[in-house]
Amino acid sequence: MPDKEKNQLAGEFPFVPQQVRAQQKRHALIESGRCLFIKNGYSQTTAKDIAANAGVAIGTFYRYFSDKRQLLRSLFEEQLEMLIPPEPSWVHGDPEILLAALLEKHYKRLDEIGIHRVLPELLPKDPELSEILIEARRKLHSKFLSSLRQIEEMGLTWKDLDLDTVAWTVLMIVENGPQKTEYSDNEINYAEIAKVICRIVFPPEILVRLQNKEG
Amino acid sequence: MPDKEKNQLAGEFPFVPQQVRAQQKRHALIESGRCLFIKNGYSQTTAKDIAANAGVAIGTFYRYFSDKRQLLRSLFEEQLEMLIPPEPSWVHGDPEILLAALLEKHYKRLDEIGIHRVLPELLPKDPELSEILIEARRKLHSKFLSSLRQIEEMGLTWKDLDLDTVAWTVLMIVENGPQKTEYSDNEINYAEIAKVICRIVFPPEILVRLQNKEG
Amino acid sequence: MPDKEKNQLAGEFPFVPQQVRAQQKRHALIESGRCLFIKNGYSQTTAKDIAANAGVAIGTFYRYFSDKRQLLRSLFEEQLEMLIPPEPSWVHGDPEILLAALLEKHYKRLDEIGIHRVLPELLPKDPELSEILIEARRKLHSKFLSSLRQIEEMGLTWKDLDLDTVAWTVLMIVENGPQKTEYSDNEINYAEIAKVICRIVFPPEILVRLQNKEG
Amino acid sequence: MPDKEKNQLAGEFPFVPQQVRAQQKRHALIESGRCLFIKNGYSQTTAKDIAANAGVAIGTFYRYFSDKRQLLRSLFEEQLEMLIPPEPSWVHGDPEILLAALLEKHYKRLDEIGIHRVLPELLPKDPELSEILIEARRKLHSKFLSSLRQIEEMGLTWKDLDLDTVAWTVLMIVENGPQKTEYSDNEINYAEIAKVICRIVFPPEILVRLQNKEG
DNA sequence: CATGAATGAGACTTCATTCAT
DNA sequence: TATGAATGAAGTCTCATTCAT
Repeated sequence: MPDKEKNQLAGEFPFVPQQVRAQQKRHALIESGRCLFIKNGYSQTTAKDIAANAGVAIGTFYRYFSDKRQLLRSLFEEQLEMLIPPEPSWVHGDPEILLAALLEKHYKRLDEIGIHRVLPELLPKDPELSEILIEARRKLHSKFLSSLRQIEEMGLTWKDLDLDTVAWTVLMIVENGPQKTEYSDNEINYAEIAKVICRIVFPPEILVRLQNKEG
Repeated sequence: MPDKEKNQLAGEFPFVPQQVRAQQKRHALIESGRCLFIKNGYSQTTAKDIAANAGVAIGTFYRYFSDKRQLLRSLFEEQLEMLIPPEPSWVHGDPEILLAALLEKHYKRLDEIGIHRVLPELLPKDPELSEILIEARRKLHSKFLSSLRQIEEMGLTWKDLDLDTVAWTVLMIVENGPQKTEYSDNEINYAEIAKVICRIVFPPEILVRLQNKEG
Repeated sequence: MPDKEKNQLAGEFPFVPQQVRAQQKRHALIESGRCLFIKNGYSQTTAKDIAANAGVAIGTFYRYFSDKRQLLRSLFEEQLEMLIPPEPSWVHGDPEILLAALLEKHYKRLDEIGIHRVLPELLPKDPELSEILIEARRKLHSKFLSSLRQIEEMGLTWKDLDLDTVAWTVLMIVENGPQKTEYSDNEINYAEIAKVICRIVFPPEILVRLQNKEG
Repeated sequence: MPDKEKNQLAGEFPFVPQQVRAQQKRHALIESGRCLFIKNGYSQTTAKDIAANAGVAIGTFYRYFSDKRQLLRSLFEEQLEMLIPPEPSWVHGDPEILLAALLEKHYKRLDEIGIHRVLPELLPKDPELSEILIEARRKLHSKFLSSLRQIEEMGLTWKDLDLDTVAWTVLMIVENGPQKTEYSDNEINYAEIAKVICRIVFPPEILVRLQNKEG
């Protein structure tokens, strides 16, 4: 079941150090776990499944991970930053266009990775994970908020909206978008969502100005 | 464990019908399930836990439900409509105030019931349940959309936003609000959220007009 | 669920004494047990099934029988003699015809009653029952043997066969016949079996004599 | 619990292949099942019993068998042919002696194996098994019948008996013998049974001829 | 007496984890 | 180091039996 590499060139030295192999195996396991968690859910997936799917024996699984949960944590650590929506730069181009592009990229990436789908199942089971996630969210919110504050100081935002709430709303949209596209029969339209977000952030006349400046 | 009723009318006939007791027990089980699902997650909760928590034997659980999943379904059927956000009436009062009140009521109710928290865990496991939920969401989206179309015809909405997307955005906010309050250290502020929603729906001058008309 | 009798003539006195009713219920239960045991096997049949099939509540079952096994014993006690093959009278008519008639009657009766089919399942579980059965068989064997001895003294049997073994063989045929008819595609033929039995018991010339005497 | 082999050849390589051990454990389970089924009956025996009796944990049982029934099937597949009575060769020696020897060997083997005792309990529960058995019986009957037909053509059988019924009768005796020895207090006497069978098959004068020819 | 809800022991089965090879 | 057989705790579910109504 092992032995799939090391036959690429003739005469090869024992050039692939064991740590690399080990890392590869570890990775194969994580990847296998990711697929199965997404496909069948976390608790529906057994350690044996993960090992089999990675092409190793169950014993090997336990050599690399203390248990299923730890594999999951590793999965997260590896990919957490992929989950984090990028912070938009509001003033270096047409915000609507920038946002639409960012949204599309982010949603697509989330869908590729897919782990966000198992999160809800896990939070009650794993307070530590939960902690990590909440922390990540809090940071994200701070970053959003401070970037909004910057453009507020430039007088670009609505005067009558609470920026904290604006940041929260935008995050809500950005985070939950891809899971909740079954509402309408229409395809999700990134440009339209971008418009809505811009409306929450900028008064229309400001937006026009920004669009003209850079367009 | 038994003995909780039989004090309804004077005379004390042997009249407490069996069905009443049975229904009460069934209810105790559902309630017990609800609590434990919310507290520990669905797959973390065993049938035995639910029975014990309801103060009955495991056999009793299986008298009323074929299994854990069926209990969950019953729970849903009983409370699905409680989960559905109410449809706001946009033009019979200050929309911001109306919305804030609705939001507060809805969020509080969701938090009391709490099942929405297990939903994401369940959807991959129970396609039937998933179906029900998606359907409910679709209907809700339609209702929102058509109510927005009405006020659009009255010329009250932004001309440049796609109403379908607006409806989607509002639902996103309304549905996910209570779960995601860990972002900021501030308390969730219904009035501010209401303002943001109103901004997405109404141009400011329209909103002012609506507020003055009824205020 | 009860109340099915006592409406036969007008003005009727409370004339059906309880014991009769009780006996009827008891009987209904035994009968119900018999059917279900035969259809589904003993251990496949639950006390609840038996009660339901008899149209009474499970509590009633336990009023009449201490448990399933006791019901079975009662069933046996009631019907044991029906299971016992009749002892043929060898010399009062054509033995082949007499035997064929007896066999047919016996096999048919066994099939109607049907309990012989659950016996094998029960013997390991219920040594007491087992005891009863072995005893019944032993008696039957004795009866057969002594009846064979009588005709032996009249010089009607083979001289070179051990009568004990002859009796054993005949019982083997008589007892197992109806269960083992799947061997051949042909219908079971009582007359032919009777002939075989007669061949074991009587030398042909004796048989002819007996047939002529009475025919 | 482990350690029972590894002494086959000198040198003691780490050469006992896992499959051998596994097969041994599988066998231990089957054997354990056989004993318990015979002693306590099929439905009285639990998977746990079987595992414990084989000296392994319950999980090990389920590694080798999907459930109790499957173990039983394996047991059958392994030993079905042992259950099948051998076909006698009627004319190559004194039939009585040959038969007595065959009967003794067959009965003893049946008693050693013992599974025939659980058969009757199983047939109603397991139609598939039932099918296998009926088929085996039908084949056996055919074989018997055709061997009888052969000696019939040689003029060695009774003219007035139906060979189909003769075959059926012989099988009845051969199959049920060992279970039903409780009839009489005497030991079962193979020679006497053989005599009875011969009487059903051969007219006495033919038998004498056969005995003299080869004796 | 009849009822059937309630009980809980115990059977069945899965799976995370260990450990000898 | 890799393997996978073995383990047994823990969950699911059934059913004989009791007992309040």
